[in-house]
Amino acid sequence: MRSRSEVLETAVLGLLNEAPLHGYELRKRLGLALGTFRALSYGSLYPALRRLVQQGLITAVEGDQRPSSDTNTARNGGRTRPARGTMTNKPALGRRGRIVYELTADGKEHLHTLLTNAGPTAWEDENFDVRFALFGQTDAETRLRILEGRRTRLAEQLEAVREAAARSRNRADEYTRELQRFGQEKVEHEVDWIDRLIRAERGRVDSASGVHPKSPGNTPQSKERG
Amino acid sequence: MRSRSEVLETAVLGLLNEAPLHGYELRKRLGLALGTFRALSYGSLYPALRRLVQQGLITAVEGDQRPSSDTNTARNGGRTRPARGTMTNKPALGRRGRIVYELTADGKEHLHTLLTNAGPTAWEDENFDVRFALFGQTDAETRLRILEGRRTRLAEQLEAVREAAARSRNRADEYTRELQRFGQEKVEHEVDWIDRLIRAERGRVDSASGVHPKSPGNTPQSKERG
DNA sequence: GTTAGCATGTAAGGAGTTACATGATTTT
DNA sequence: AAAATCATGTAACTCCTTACATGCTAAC
Repeated sequence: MRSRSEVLETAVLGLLNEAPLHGYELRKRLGLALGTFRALSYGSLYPALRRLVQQGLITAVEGDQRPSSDTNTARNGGRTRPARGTMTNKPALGRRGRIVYELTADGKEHLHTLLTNAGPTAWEDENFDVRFALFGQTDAETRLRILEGRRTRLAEQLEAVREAAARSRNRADEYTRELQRFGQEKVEHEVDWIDRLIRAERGRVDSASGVHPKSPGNTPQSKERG
Repeated sequence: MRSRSEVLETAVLGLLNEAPLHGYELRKRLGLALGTFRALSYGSLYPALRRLVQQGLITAVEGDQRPSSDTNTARNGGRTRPARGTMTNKPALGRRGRIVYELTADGKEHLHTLLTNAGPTAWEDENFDVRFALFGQTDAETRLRILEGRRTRLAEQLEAVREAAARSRNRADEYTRELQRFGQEKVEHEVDWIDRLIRAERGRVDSASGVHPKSPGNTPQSKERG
């Protein structure tokens, strides 16, 4: 039961914790939030939603409910109302029987345990991006521990790449070496990024700890899960 | 039949074209050559080798043959011979019945068609690294076309990321924006890299075209597949 | 009136991993 | 004698995508 993917689960629960959404919209946001060009396919998303419903972590409600805001608001570039000849005065129900998903109490609790866990699963390659995207819902201590874990992981990778490059220095041709060099650069680039983030988080913690209470309203919204 | 993964197939054929190898060694090189820390599992490699044998692209020969050089040469950090108490005078047959794989004529031909193809499959994310790693066996014209294709692909991705960032600028929180920013940086970084490579290739072509025959021996080994 | 976008889903299959199974050889 | 490394392979399973199936609404 704990073998399930966890990353998709976390992403969905995290997004739904910000606002109830239907599947189609959820998929788009999943793409946007991660800077992923390649969005998740429906063939993955809908079965995942069904599983979450079965686990009692989310509820599925037929569209009448009308989701909090989006999909009808700011989509059509500036125009407030279509106002064309067809009967557009139908209320926001819209299109087809949308199914709006919302977190249950269990779901919120489960999300909280997921977001509080700062173990290897949080900073490995496949998981880190999603966990980072949900830092807004993660408490400051956990954020810092995940960043530090990620930093260590990257340092390990860096050493592995360097060692691999050294081992095959003579054997490898020009292009292979160039590829290794660039691979190394990428890791170094991410290390720099993480270092900046860690410094930023430390500064945040310091100012929140009462030394210089410059911007106290900057701390995350859900320290104890709202 | 053309639905098969192609990337693993290309990588294996490309490595075997440099030297006959057995599976265990092949796997290690696959990792090194790509700067990949995460090596391919045997559960993928051995079935792939079997498929290639069945297709007649490679031959499997029991270890007696003794592979061209490696695995016994430069592995144990400088020591030329073990020279310890156990009977080490056994010939290079070694360990267990290794199976050495070698390209057939068909395999060489097939590899050539794979390496000459400069279409989208060459510059997409999943394939580019392997294709680039085999540039030493690719002719100059194809190299340049692949790099240019990759460049265009990256430009598309860059636009997609920027658009995504713009679309969710207000909606997204601080961390999500930071993630998008870094994602964009990564693509920009790769664009710069590709641009450098393209310039380098162009310079190479120019000097090879007879204007300034500075280093004529620099051109690849297999323009017409040796 | 036809294309594009919204919306939900299923079935089949592809590409890979992990865990298992086996055994020789080398090093400690 | 134990542990690490070499070496090959299979079976089950995971996670994901593609292709299909359906139908409504908005825009051109």
